[in-house]
Amino acid sequence: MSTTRKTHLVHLAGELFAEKGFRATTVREIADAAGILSGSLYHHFDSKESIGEAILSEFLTDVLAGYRDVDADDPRAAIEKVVRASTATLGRHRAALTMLQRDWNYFSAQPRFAYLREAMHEIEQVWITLLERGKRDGQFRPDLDAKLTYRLLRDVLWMPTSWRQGEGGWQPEEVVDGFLRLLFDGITARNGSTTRN
Amino acid sequence: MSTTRKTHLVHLAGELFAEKGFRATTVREIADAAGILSGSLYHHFDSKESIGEAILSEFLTDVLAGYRDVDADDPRAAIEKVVRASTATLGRHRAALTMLQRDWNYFSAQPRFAYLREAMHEIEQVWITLLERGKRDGQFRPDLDAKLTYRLLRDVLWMPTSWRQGEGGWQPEEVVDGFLRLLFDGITARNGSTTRN
DNA sequence: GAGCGCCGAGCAAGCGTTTGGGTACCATGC
DNA sequence: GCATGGTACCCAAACGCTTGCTCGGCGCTC
Repeated sequence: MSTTRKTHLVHLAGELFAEKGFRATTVREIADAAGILSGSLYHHFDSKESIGEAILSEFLTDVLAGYRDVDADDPRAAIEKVVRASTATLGRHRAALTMLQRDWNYFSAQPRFAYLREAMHEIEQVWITLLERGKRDGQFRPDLDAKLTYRLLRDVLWMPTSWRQGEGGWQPEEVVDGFLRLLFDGITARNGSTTRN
Repeated sequence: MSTTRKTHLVHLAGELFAEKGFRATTVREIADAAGILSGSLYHHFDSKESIGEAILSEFLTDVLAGYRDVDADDPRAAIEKVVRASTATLGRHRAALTMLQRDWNYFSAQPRFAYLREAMHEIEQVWITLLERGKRDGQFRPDLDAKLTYRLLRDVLWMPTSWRQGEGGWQPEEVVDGFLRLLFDGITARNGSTTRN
């Protein structure tokens, strides 16, 4: 393990957060996973929240970085790319996802995590811009409520990450494919061939 | 107030559960909302969990009752009906929804809430049956993964309920309509008119 | 000997819950 | 009219436990 001890501890804590959420996980459980006593954690972190912050901030910068190099000129391709980039990113950040879902109220209420709200807003803007542009280009239905659609999409997109790994035996790619087909074409059968590809 | 005091307390607790989740809500907060001391709650309930159980069981019987009178012969109409029935039901059970989302691990781990797993499984069967039948009838795409689709749909369907009321200024009907359009037709624009209706 | 990593023990606060008692109300029987 | 008992509801205080966190000290390595 070439990484520093602190990084390792964050990783261990992340696995617990990913399954139980932030608040539901105790510092003693984290310490147990590391094979040390709970008090010894405070040699590395000044609080439990800093562990959470380390996980959340890394996730946010990562997902925003993945958004930066999408080609906004083709909204449909961009959406697909963003979706696929997201799932790839989200797989590496299951802890952050679970925390944002289960403990959002807890974090967003604290001034310390103000950057959290800002980053989430930035993410929302990327999606809405793409959806709106797709509407203008005629690629997407003109009556689409961009913000509403984003909220629905985001939550679906994030949801499978929180499903226990291997629960349904789905690979991440299967979920993305199923999701994208649902997103672009719905569940209704086409009267000829499929629209996609 | 014709209803009994106990019912009123469950309702008050439910409002707190709907916003903070079950575990994150303390019995003292519930008591404060009722204007009494925390210990006085135990004159009506033998534990905090029985309050949660009262909310959850009522929800489950309610949603399952809404499923019973759908016409399974027309899967597409049935799905739409189930979706609309769900949103109507879910609006009246925001507390149960939040609890199932945020505290599912907590409840499902306890043998006391075994009926919870069973009821959820029953709900899943209704959906899967409809989706599979729609596939056979040619109404839905034949390559649809019924179980995966159900999981995605359920989570989307439940999600808006947990959005703080009036957050985006959406009425429940707007959310359902947006959801149904997304579900049947996707976001892609049709080359003629819309498929729906 | 300096610094990193951890132990051992404990603290204050918060949690769900228990206990014993008190108050108001209402019906009953004399 | 008035004591009697029962019921519904709540208070005040505490209990045992868990929580996040503190702090002095010990061992190890470079």
